[in-house]
Amino acid sequence: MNSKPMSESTEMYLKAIAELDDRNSVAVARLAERLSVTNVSANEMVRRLGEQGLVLHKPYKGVTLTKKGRGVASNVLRRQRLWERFLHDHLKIEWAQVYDYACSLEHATAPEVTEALAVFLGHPEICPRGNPIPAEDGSFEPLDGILLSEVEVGTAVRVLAVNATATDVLKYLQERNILPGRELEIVEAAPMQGPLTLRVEKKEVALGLSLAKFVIVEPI
Amino acid sequence: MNSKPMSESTEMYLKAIAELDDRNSVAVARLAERLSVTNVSANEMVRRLGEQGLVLHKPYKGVTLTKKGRGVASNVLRRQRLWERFLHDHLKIEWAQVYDYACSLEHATAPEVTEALAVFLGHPEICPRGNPIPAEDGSFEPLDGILLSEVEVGTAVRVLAVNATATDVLKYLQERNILPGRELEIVEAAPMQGPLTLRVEKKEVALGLSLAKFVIVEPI
DNA sequence: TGTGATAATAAGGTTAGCCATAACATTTTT
DNA sequence: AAAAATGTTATGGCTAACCTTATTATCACA
Ligand SMILES: [Mn+2]
Ligand SMILES: [Mn+2]
Ligand SMILES: [Mn+2]
Ligand SMILES: [Mn+2]
Repeated sequence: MNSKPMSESTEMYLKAIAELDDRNSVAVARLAERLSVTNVSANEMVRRLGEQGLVLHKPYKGVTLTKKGRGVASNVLRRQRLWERFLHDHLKIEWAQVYDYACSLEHATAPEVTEALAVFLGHPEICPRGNPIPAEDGSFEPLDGILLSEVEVGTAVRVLAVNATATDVLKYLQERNILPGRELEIVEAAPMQGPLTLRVEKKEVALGLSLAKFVIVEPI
Repeated sequence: MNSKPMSESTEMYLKAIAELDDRNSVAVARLAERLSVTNVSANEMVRRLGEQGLVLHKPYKGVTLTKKGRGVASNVLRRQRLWERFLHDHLKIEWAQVYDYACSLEHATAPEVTEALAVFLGHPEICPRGNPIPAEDGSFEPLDGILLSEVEVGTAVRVLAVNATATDVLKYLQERNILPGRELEIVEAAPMQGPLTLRVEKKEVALGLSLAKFVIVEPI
């Protein structure tokens, strides 16, 4: 049917929408930000995607993926996260860099290669950053966790996933041991959008609130 | 120094030149043919590559890689052939399709990933098609074999490499067991550019002369 | 309810790689 | 040496994604 190959740009826009908010709508300006593109360019591209039936844009209300668009996005995420696993587990590439390298490979990966890779890896369910890997049909179980930025002081939590994508942010979190599987406790929350103080691996670290929004945790 | 990333198109032109004739020069029309592009387009691109110091174009005499251009081409070939190994040996993808899939991945592969892949694969020296994999510094030992199309009737030879890249050609050769490592004998050569008759694995097969030019062999 | 912030459009440009068609130059063949 | 084949260049066009600057529409809140 509709299986003409999508451009890298198209795939990245759709993936970005899915990553920013899978269920609700995403402001075009957020998309522009994430993709390092001007608002005007993002608007143009969103119009094109709309014409192809991949997104729905309600002006002033944001963009949403259509069924078709969500399908493509899931598939890109599948390729991306499978490659993340390969790069991390088999090529021993550093955790913080894996996203970036996988983000190039994802666009150069045919369906047959994707599925062969999944078999090779043993059908993993989550990527090194803790996010679920969509199945071939696009389905996946969303994480049920909360943002670290929303947790109350005194709570002990376990990190489920890190949703950042920029290498420098990932590196920053890695250096502070804020990684999937680690346990931590919120020691203090400074007022006025101030940083959190966390106890991680018996050390105290400060973490800005905007960074804490990248971290998904569950109470333990 | 000069390590701005090359476009996919640039990499493909340089690789095509290297594949068509590594040492001598290549007619721009052959390049156009290989890349499925018009002569005019290939000429334009060759001009651009010349301006960047990647090739030298002597009008009516063909294009040659400069030192810089050959460096890039070797590197693309390294990535390509390492991916071929991975796809074939680890993902179990069919021999005839591996070139094509690797040809997409090669452009999406950062140096660190390339080297990690080489380590993972155990620094292989040849790709599944029998061609040498250039080292990180671009060096490699050229095959010393002859074209199957040049072999005299009655000679027994071993296939060293298959230089085709199109999937349908590779599939055709694979079906006839003309694969690296196989031994075969030239039974007959029809006159007037006619087909060869070969004995392969105890069966006789006919092979057109133009296809025989893709096959590199050594006498045994 | 108005005003300032935010979002969208309009208009005009750029670049890389492609295309076709036509003119011109060189090489190869007869 | 002329004709045919092949290669090159000149022109003019196209598309996808980008850009800037200016204008207009809508939303949010004081
Ligand atoms: Mn990407
Ligand atoms: Mn390629
Ligand atoms: Mn315009
Ligand atoms: Mn032009």
